Amino acid sequence: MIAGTERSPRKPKGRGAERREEILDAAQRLFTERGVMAVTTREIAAAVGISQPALYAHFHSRDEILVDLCERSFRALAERMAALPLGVRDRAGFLEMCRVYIDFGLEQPDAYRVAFMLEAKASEAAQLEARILAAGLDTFEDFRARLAQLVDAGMTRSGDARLLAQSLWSGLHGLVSLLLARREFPWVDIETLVARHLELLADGILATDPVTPRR
Amino acid sequence: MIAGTERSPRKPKGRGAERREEILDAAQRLFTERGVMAVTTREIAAAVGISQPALYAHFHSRDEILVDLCERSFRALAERMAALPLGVRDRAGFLEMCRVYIDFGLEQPDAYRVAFMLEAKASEAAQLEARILAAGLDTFEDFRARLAQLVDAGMTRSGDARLLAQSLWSGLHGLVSLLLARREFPWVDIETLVARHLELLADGILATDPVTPRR
DNA sequence: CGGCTGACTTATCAGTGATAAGTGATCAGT
DNA sequence: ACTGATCACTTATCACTGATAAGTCAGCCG
Repeated sequence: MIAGTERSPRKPKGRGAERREEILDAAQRLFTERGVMAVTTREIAAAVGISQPALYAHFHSRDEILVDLCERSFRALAERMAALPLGVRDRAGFLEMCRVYIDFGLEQPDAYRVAFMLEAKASEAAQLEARILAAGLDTFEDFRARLAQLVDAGMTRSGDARLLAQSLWSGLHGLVSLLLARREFPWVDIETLVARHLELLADGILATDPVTPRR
Repeated sequence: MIAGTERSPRKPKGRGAERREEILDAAQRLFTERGVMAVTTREIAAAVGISQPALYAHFHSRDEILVDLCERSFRALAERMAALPLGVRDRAGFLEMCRVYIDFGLEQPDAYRVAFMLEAKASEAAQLEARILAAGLDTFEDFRARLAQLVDAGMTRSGDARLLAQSLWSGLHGLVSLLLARREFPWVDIETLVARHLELLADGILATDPVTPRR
């Protein structure tokens, strides 16, 4: 498979930390194409143009690549959330925040799967899982803070922003993860389902709010 | 089940189809103890007391064991649902149905994980995934039928039972799967979270219903 | 008896994630 | 300019995985 003749023209594409990013890019692309479980370290290495053991100079294990991608995904979601205006305290703002979450999951299914639907393999899972948890906590905190604004504005049925955030997160995650995991399920029109689901969550979380009437 | 009680020092513990059930039992127990991904076919075989290749006389692949367990899990959930009274058309009945789902997931996390959070490995995934889908469809249909009763009684905000069922299922699955996948997350008190989440879903799905006032 | 069947065995496969040991380019220090 | 250390990389190899092939042996039927 290896043509020895073209050994020399190998050009050091990325040195040091750049190579790490290269590997992560290739891994994410392969995971997207063929599924997280189906991609081997040899394939990832080949995609980058290096040998398989070379991966272990940059990552301690295959799972660590996954965890890094997980953190990446959470960061991407957090950035999308951060792009939202902060002070919105009406139903429309609530729906928009939810929509960002759902869209992120549906548009980047592989990233979402890696972030939320990853099963730790074993062994040193403790340490890696802790990193996943920490990454998720940051994103969740942003989420909670935004809900707290609605709570402070007296717009919610419950006064516990943490409780509300966890419940809402569950509601959003449920839809995204089911849509991703059971793509072949006879779903109703997805746009309709998403819209109605968000209305459901809004109805369940927000108090009746004549200021922002439902259309 | 009707296992040959003759425990001769040698092999014939279970004959024919009984051996298949034995394998499934052992697999489920091991998956529970150490996680689905961490258990090997050799361990399963050892737990049953046969050699590893002997498994392949009963199952075409390791994944097929998983799919069988998946169908089993769906059947267990369906049985729990079937144990509920059929004609209930109030908020309490709605909550009870949801509670059955949540309790099933939390009490049998391994079964739930196998049923809903399984990632197909590759290759002939198509055929196996189809079986998973079919098993899930049956259970979903029961779910939908019960919601349809509430729709017929005019108790719901939307008239589309299928849409409501998919949305509600998402809401329930989201909570269960997150609780299972992120056990170390700083959840609020779980009983409180579950109770409030169900109220949220009820508020979002059921129309205001003076007959069954919220406490 | 002799042959058949089927659940089982041992032996073995290719492929996996991971480790060990060695190669060669780069570069600071003398 | 010569070191010698460092670093990213290589090849060779590990233990182990899921899966297959071929042979073994009990029990049954003619």
